[in-house]
Amino acid sequence: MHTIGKLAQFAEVTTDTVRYYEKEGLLAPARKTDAGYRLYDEDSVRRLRFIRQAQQCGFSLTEIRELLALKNSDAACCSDVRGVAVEKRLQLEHKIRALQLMSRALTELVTICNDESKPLDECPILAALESSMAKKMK
Amino acid sequence: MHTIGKLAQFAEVTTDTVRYYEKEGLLAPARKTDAGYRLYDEDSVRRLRFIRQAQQCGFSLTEIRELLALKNSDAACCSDVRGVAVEKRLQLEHKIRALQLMSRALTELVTICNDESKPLDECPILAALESSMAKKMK
DNA sequence: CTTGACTCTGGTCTAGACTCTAAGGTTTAA
DNA sequence: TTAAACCTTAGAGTCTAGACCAGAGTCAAG
Repeated sequence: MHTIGKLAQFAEVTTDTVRYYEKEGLLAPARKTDAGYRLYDEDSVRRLRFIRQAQQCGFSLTEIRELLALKNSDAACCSDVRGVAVEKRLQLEHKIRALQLMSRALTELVTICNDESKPLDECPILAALESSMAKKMK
Repeated sequence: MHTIGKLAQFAEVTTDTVRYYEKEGLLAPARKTDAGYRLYDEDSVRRLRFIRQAQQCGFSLTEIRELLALKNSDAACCSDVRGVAVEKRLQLEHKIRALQLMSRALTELVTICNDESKPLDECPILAALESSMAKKMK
């Protein structure tokens, strides 16, 4: 059994974060000592690892709570989980495309700037950001 | 000279947004009427357009404030602006790669799940999220 | 002169994921 | 025994980029 500090250290989070997850209904201690100290078992460790890794995969805490609920439900089956993953992947792809558009807009701005230490009133980047050019890039 | 409503309409933002930008030190009205109404000139219009388009390029309002400061500084030159743009592009590319890793992790998870309506205790996605596998994908 | 559209200030509220503070109780090692 | 290091709770604060609201003042049209 681990105290909250040990658990937090394992998972490289703060104790505040662990308590926050508990408040959010994501992670409960296995039990408490008489003094009220939280004690966690290996299941808790796995669960916390699950939460962090799902976050790494782009899931919000709300979505993770849903995944965890799915996990505990008898009715749900593997393909339900698969559906959630597929949906999340679509969202990620969408976001990636948006960021790529931004990045390309910046590339274009940087390209038209020929870096000759011009004074700022001739800076083509600032000019482009002021004109309606960026609208086209959307 | 335009009232705040006209300016907001031009830029397709709300008047609240314009006042918010003012509070944040990004956009001040050219002057005010005796009644305290904000009046904006063409410079304001350009500046607001600048702000919105920089946002489209992924700059935060804080970064935009810095860009605007650069713009008003005598010492800065065009290549300074270029540097900021290049830096921002790097950040965007970094974020894109992170999201792509997440997306690929999910793809992999979905692929190993063969969708045969297995019970959840055999779901490979949940298993993978619990193990340290996702760490490798980072 | 009134009605409706507009604007003002100052304030609160939102989401998401923490982060910190205060004031105290517990455990452990020297 | 005492000091450090840990833990507890409850609650407030942080950040971003605004949205929304109330109550009051202003302006233009009819």
